[in-house]
Amino acid sequence: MPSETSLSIGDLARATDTKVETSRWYERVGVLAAPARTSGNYRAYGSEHLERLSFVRRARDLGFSLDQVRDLLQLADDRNQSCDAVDRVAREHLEQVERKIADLKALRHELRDLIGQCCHGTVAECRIVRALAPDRGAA
Amino acid sequence: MPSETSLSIGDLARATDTKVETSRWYERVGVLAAPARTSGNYRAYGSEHLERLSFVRRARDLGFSLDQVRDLLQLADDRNQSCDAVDRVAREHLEQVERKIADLKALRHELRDLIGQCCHGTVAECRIVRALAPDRGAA
DNA sequence: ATGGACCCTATGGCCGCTACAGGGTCAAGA
DNA sequence: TCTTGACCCTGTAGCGGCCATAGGGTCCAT
Repeated sequence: MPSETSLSIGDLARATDTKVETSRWYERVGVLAAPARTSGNYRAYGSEHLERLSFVRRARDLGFSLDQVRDLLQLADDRNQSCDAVDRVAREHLEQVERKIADLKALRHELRDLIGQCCHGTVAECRIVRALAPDRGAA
Repeated sequence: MPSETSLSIGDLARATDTKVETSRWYERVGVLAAPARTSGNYRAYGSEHLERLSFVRRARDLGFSLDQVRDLLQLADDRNQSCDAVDRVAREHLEQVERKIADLKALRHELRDLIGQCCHGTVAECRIVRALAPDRGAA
């Protein structure tokens, strides 16, 4: 009984805070199913698309890659299986995030060192410039 | 008096731990000057290129964008000017890094919450999946 | 009938490379 | 001298994840 809401791509965009082009892109790369078309060839989305796109956006906001999102969607569709696989994807992503944080902290440390050495003279004697050119390096 | 070392692009690559294609790319986008050519049209780099490329690589390792690297190079070349401008570029970058760290920490927090809720049942009742689909949301 | 808001497809751009394909060059060994 | 193989050249396409055009078509209100 399709008393379904029919949403244009613009409606969908507003409802999910997504650009119109992004929905089309998601359709192309297979994270959002191609919807029915109107007689004028407009995309006509139903509530299932709205849910789907919201899911995708939320996952993207959480930093999951589109590949991971595809995995999560597939997993989420198989309602009877154990959610351990979902948990695994999330944990894997958490690990990536943690690695990135660690990397950035190391970076921050180096940058702070660098900046701390700047004595505000001329470039010729600038420690930052020297530190970047490794032969006249840290010596 | 050019008793200069003449390096092939491969030599340069080995010396700076850079891919051959990357040097060519840097030349295209103007962070590495086009070197002289041999009779066989091979690139012949001098020590100035080696220094330059090392600088670029080090700056990139520190997460500076190519635009920022271009700025730094230009600043580093004008040896008489105050190095405040260099300092500014570095500080700006440090701020970007700090913002990114903060964002990733917030993300980590959300992910940890999410994962903590997984009760290892079936997908149908998986909290992670529910949290991602915002209508049946956190309620 | 007309205007303007919307929609369509196709294509190119962003960043910072990387990886081909399809050639040319060069030095060492047989 | 010829051949092999390592190197080099240019040009183009691809990655992820979209965003922004160009050049059209559609729909609805006036």
